[in-house]
Amino acid sequence: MRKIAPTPTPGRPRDPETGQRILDAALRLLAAQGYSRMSLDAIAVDARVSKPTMYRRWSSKADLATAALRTLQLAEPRPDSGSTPADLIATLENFSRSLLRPNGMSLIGTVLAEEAHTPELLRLFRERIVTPRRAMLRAILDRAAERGELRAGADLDAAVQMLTGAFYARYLAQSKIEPGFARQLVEIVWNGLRKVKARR
Amino acid sequence: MRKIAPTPTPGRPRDPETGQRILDAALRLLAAQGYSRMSLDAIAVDARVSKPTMYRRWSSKADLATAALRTLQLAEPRPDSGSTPADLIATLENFSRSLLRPNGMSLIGTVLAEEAHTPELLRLFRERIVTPRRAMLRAILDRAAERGELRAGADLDAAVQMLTGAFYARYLAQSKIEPGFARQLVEIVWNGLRKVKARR
DNA sequence: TCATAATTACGATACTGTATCGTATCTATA
DNA sequence: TATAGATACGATACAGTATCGTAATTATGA
Repeated sequence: MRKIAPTPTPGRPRDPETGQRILDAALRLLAAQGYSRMSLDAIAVDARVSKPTMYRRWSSKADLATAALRTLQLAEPRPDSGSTPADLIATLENFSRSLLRPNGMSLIGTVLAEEAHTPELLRLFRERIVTPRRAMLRAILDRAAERGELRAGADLDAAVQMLTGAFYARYLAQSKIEPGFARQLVEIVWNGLRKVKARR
Repeated sequence: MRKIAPTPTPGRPRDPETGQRILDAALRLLAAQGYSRMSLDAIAVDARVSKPTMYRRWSSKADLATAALRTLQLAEPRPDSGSTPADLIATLENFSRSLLRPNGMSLIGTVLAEEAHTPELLRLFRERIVTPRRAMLRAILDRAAERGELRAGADLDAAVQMLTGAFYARYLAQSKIEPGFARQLVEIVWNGLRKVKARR
């Protein structure tokens, strides 16, 4: 039985590697220079393509930037050791490392700065990074709740926001995050959340 | 004794109102558009001056932007009611309000995004806003420690970072901050920090 | 004392050189 | 043949500068 090939489009086919190179370059320069300062000329040079090559795939600068952000993925392990504090600490340490990568924080800065002008950037960053990370931390706390480890009345979402937000606040204060910071955070939050047995 | 006046300079004196109008306009546009997109033409129009007028006072765009940030001041009350949770909540609610002002978060975004290119913006924002706010919250916790309200071993700076950082994380997640958020945060952190009496 | 010269500030306008987005036109490729 | 890819280009924006006429002040000389 003859294999039926898809109907070929006449003309030269697009090179998918070229497209990927452009997206990689765009994401890199978006983080390094911010949206407004990032230029299509610079992306073209970095990806070793011409500008019309990019315009054949994306209709505008904003279109390309949003496509680049769409390639973002939270690729961090999900600890599930049975110990809530240990899982929180491990997850937060992964987060800390990604924030301290070159331009880790400036990507966040640029999506916030562009909220009024190019809102889809912040929307995509939320969808691809912020929401999945919250879900990871929330899952750890939900498991703790199922195990009966948590006292009643605490807002788990507020706890998650504090755990992640503390890194932003620390960076904003000092542009660095010391080792052991995650442990300090979890120590306080865990004390604030867990069901109390008789302490001695 | 005759008062010795400074030697007057011949020529038309500079109008301090003009200078102030320029700084106000610069700060407004910096927050609204970000550093890179903010233009000197737009500031001149907003402040109803000419560009040479601005260049007579500041040598460059970066010079003007840093001068504008230097005018920032944390002008929030410092609660000292004797109740640590109440003081924390009141302080954080002021913080929340300022973050939710138009462009409150985008100013933070732009100083972060510009860290590599115009680092003095982040440095000044830290000096004028971030550090004073941390000090306010830290003072509340230090008073609690003096009153003997805190358990041993908790890192108060980590607690402060969580309390402020949670607002950044919440904004990043949703571009809004609900009423009562501060209360939820303080409930957890206070439980995590305070000396335990017999709970019932 | 008064009028004028000298000086600086200011608005309005124009200019310079550079950067950037998006498009036109050409050659190369499948 | 039709599309991909490259170079060149047009239009516009922008930071910074130059110029002109007028405004506002001090200094100076009659």
